[in-house]
Amino acid sequence: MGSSSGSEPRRVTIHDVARSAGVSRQTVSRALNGKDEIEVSTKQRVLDAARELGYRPSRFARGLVRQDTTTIGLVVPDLLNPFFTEVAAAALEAARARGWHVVVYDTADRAAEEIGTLQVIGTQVDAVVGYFSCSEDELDQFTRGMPMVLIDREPRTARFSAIRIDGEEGVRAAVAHLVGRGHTRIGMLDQVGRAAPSPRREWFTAAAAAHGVDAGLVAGAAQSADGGGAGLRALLAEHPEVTAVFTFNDIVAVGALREARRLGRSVPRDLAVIGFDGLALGALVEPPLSSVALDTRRLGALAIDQVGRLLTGAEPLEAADLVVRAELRLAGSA
Amino acid sequence: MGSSSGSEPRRVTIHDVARSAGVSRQTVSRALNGKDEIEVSTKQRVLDAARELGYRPSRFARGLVRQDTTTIGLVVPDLLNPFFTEVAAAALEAARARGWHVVVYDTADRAAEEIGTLQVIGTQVDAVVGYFSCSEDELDQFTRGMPMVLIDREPRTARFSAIRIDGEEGVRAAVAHLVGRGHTRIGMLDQVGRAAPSPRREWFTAAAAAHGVDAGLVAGAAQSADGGGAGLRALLAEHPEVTAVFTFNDIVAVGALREARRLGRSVPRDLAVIGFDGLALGALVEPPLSSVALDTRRLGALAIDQVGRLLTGAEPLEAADLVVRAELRLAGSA
DNA sequence: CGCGCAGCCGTGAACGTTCACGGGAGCGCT
DNA sequence: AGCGCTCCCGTGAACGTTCACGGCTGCGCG
Repeated sequence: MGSSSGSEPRRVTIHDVARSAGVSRQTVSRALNGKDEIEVSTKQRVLDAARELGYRPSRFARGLVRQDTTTIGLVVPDLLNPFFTEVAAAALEAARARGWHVVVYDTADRAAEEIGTLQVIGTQVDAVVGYFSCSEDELDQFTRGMPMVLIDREPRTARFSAIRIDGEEGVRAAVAHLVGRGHTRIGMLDQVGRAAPSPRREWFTAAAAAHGVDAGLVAGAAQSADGGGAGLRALLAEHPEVTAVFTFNDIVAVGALREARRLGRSVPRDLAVIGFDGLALGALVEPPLSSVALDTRRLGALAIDQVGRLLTGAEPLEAADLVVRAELRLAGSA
Repeated sequence: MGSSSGSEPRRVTIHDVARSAGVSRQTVSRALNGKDEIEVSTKQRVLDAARELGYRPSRFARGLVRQDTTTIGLVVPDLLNPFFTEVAAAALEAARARGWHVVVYDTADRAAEEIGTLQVIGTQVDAVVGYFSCSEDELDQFTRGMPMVLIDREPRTARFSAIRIDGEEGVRAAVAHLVGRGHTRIGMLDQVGRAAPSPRREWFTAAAAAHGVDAGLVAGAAQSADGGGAGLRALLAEHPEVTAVFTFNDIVAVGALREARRLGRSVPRDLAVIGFDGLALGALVEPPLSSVALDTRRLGALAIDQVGRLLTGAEPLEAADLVVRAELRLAGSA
């Protein structure tokens, strides 16, 4: 019962078209791929036959014989986070410029999803670029010999290439700016749930130390606006003296901004806020968000460029060139 | 001259692994794919040999013989617009649940890119879902017989399936709400640059007429926050009496919100704003954005579901089921 | 002893396309 | 007439993998 109609309807192949048009496979191939060495009338006849039969070439058969289609996998923790969206958009654009295809995977910020993803991805793409939090061993195990470019992560081995995000100077400038405005109690909303302290935290700590202010006013925050709000609440509960806050990223900062408003704290008068990432979103909120800004466009393009070099066997970029530096961009919030 | 090392290093095939391990192709295949009918020690030997040689199976050869890997193409006008990002994320998730792969293409909101995209996509995916503005003829010409699901577009022929966005009721509720608050001069910021008036504009016109208010207070706006700002400025310049505005989408609304602030108009006291889409972004701005909200998650899932049915030959969903209804969600801005 | 069976492995074939090559028809020229 | 060239077109082979089948061993059992 039901509606599926009996035996599988065998795929329409190039043979069928050839037979229908009364020519050979090769002639069909010529017609379809726009080669010459074919008469116009013949070409038209083949094209008509192909349309008639609803023929579409098998990408597998084609890919098998010509090695020219490359597909790269892009893995992001959360597409709904605008930062990753910006990076993805940049990567997409860079890939399109090279005629490559990009399949996107969202790991929902869970390490388990990462290896699950790698498992299926491993056999479906020619190279991988993206964000990973799982161990290098796991990473290697499921990508065996595939070119890989990690973003915002320092690999221990030469097995992986990586794009480094360097915010040291930018964060120092941010802290300097806050200190210059008279702030001495500067808090931070750091990423929560990671084992090691984040590099951004370390940059903050170093910068605070350099300016002689306390670097211990830290609370954790989940990677979301709500997380930022909750984080700010927690931070202020524990350290009411805080007058300025640096956040792990802009999403968290925007949440903090909103929470400050709810708490009746005027920004930047009662509380200065500086985020990290420099998202376009920052210009939409009130007051506009100051941020240690990253060139996401360059980040995505760089990743694609490097993965391309690994793929084609060209000279890969040096680690020194694989860096995206963040710089302070001031707006109304600090 | 340069660094590329002479002749192409022939690909490592299953034969090489077989020879190296002293077994047959089939045994290698068994080992790699985790089938049984193979001795443990043999399996290990094969696995070692494979790793040793850096072997990775060809997805083309594999795909050719087993028909089980399906890839669908997702085409969006602008990944940086959070609305499309939300849809994309939902589609990605739905596809992953089925074990399908999704390659994403960004057409940069240009019709020329659309057919360029279709051209390359046509031979690389099994089905397409997405947003298109080009003609159905062009659409058909480059997708010839491929299952297609169009989003937010009413196809004239049965060649295409489509997900309809129905905001009629939601927009009517929005206008009703504004009228109930005493607004009689309600403007709209419509999409600009399209030939025909947008359905959202028509819903607005009908709703305004139903409530006996002028529906002619309309200005165009580009699809961005800046566009929304400029649009509001233009609208108020021409119709200073406007006290409320409905926008084509939330991005435009957020831009209008910002512009209102700059113009010294307090929202919602001096100017009420209601957007369309119901983005998460709306909750981040001040005041929070009222919006005729769409369930983007359902939208993406629905599209994938339908394309899956077309692909597998299952009973496709009726047009009546392929609808996402928008409903008014009130917040602070109106 | 012979038979059957389970466990392990190998051999052709097939998937659908493009590439390299070869061949026939038609035409112009010597 | 004969040669050569251009224009079309077709034939085997190859791409790298899995599937279907068949074969060989060794063991248990009647």
